Amino acid sequence: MAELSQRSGVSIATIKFYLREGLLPPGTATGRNQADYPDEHLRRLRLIRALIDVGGLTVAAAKNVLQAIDDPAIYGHDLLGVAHHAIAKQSRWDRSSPQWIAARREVAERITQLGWQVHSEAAALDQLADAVAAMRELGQEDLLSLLDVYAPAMEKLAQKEVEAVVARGERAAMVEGVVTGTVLGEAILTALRRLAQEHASAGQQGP
Amino acid sequence: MAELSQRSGVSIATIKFYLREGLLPPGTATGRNQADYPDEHLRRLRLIRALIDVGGLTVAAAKNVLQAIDDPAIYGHDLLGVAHHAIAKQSRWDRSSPQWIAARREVAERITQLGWQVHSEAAALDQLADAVAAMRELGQEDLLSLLDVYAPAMEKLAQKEVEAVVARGERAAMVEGVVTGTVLGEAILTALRRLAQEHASAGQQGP
DNA sequence: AGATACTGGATAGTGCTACTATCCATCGTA
DNA sequence: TACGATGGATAGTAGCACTATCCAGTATCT
Repeated sequence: MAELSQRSGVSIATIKFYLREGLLPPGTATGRNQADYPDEHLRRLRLIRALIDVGGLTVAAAKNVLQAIDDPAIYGHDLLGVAHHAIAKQSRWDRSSPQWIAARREVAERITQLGWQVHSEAAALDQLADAVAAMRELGQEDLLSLLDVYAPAMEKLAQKEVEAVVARGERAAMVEGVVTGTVLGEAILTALRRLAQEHASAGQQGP
Repeated sequence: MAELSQRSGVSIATIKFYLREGLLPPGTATGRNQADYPDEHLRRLRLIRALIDVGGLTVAAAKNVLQAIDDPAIYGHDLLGVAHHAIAKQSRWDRSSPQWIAARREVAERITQLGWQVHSEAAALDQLADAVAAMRELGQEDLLSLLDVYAPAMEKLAQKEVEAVVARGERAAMVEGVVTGTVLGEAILTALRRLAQEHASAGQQGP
């Protein structure tokens, strides 16, 4: 365990915590108080840290994602759903308020118009409604016209992502690709967006 | 204050908390223990909730953003920088590790190749390096080729966003546009991405 | 004018999350 | 056989975002 801690940079106490929480499977015991932690554990530990630190997941959310990874019955498309479900943080919007319901209906309609096939109860639809309703409430409706720019861009991008993951062929690699692509990809995308905004803003207004 | 609470759906105790923390300016006192909270306070309160609930900011980060909004010396491009800085959560990467430094150098190079003019110490560059280093460490290097798809998409998108905000003309409206566009726009974008992924995944693998 | 409810401000407490520290009976090694 | 290290259990901590209570001072109803 000391070696695992050394190699991963995660403290022994924290490793014990992850073992307790079920994020990390127990090592193969070689005695009453001795255990081996092969390379797979190091790999898993790094994934945990990436999900939590870079992806911003909570420990509980990370656990859900990891359970989906470990469940051999969950394949490609379903795994994506599980990953999305696991990383969806529930908002505190009053989802019975007329504003929210209107926003929710509107986004469902837009998605249908785009021809996107999504589960009608996808968590992302609710999240989108949250954000749209918030924009409305803040009097920023004009910015919502950007949805027409966002949507096709995301469509193209998602297509490439799915292609890249599916190209891997075998389940284990695909599963990891879905998870890292979803969670870390989000981090990459938002960072790139901010950089692009800075660039665009500099172009508009000078240094 | 009771009325403000009623209209915003935020409890009185929480409003008091925001007043204490300096997120919400004090109302105009009409007596030793009476104060008026005009519509502007309601507006501000809604912005606070949107930043925290939808944008996922911490109270401290929201405070920084609001301070930037209130500072009349901060204009367009600078405001964007402040907003980006305020919403950047610091990661726990060891930024002296060779992997991270390599990733950081690599992303700086890529951005330069794209011709993007960004401040060389932009927080987003570090965040991008975090995510890239994590991808590498997890053996998902092949997914990094998607950067070539992400970057031009974000460039186009950011251009439209900046245009939309600059088109507003007056400072107050631009400032709010920058903040909501940056924070809520991110929420919208990630929700759309997830929906697009689901669609693309369904197309690849059937329902 | 008096009873009652409510106000804004100060202070202290709560629940949750993500660890961190301590204890202890083994166990491997010198 | 001495000794530090190990894995497991239990308890404690720090930070965050509220939440509850207390208080003197209005406002309002009767």
